[in-house]
Amino acid sequence: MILNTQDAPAQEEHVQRRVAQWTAAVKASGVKLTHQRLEIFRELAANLDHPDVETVFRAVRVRVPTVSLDTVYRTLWLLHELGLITTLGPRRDGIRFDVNLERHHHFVCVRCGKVRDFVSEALCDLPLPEGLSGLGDVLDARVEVRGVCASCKT
Amino acid sequence: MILNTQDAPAQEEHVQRRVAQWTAAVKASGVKLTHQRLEIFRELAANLDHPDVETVFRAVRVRVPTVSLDTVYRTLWLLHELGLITTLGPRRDGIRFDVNLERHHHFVCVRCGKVRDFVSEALCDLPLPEGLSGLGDVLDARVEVRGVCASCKT
DNA sequence: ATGGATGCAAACCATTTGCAGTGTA
DNA sequence: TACACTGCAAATGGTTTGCATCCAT
Repeated sequence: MILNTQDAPAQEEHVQRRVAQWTAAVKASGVKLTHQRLEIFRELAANLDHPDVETVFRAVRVRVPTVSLDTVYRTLWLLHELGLITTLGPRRDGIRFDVNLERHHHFVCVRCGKVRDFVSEALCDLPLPEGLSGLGDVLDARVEVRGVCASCKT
Repeated sequence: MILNTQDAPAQEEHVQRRVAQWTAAVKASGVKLTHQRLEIFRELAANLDHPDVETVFRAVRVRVPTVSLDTVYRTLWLLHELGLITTLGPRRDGIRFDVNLERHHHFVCVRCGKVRDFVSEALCDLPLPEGLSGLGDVLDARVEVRGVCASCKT
């Protein structure tokens, strides 16, 4: 198992590459590349965590004190629309509960947010890597399949 | 692969069992069993989807017109605290973005909500069941390991 | 020059909380 | 009867939007 803790030079290279990729994609899609956006890209690319908007905002504000929270929101959703970043979990509209405590998995529709359960022999006992216990005590593991559901395809 | 579409009698039995289990657990933990709670239990147990609070609220209100939204919230969190239901995805405080588009997996701390990435040879190519394509077009699959992270253990 | 992007403030919406009245144990 | 629970309404906090101004192209 490999965690996302790489050495500094490799990190820096990754950051450069991501920023370059995003910059190119933004230009290609015909939207403007403002210096606020560039700074947000830099901050995001360097962040291997899974930051929320507030976190990115605070970090960017250090170098661009006038940046506003809504610009950060708009920029992140822009990258998301271009397929350059994803969000964690199903679409955020409200908290969703799961009544089923048995081992099962989820098919999440990235368009409408619906979640369907499925179970599978093959996925019953996932081979979790050894090193995982270094991160903490494992309670449970599920597969999250992301895709477009049948009714959204039409 | 088996979906959660069972025949009606089996369903009804499941619902009964869940309500009975929750009722017992609630009594055992010393909290009161009000008729609002009981109706919410019934509604939830019958719902194999992954309802949000509003959905449960609207359904319960048909039979208990005076029920309030915050009671539904409080009841669902009660069940959650007792470990009888779970929530989807990481804790919902804000939207979280994921910059890494390569195939990777998540360790989610159920206590603090932090998410760490990990990759694994063994989990690289998950054996997704055939029947899954019936649910929709699969884009991507990740393992979501839930647990308590190292710093929350202390 | 011009249309998209920004920043501000206000709107919005899901969720939580304080409190007085109510019902369970 | 006592104390937890409910319902109401108000507060909260994250997210979005309208609009005048600004800036990348």
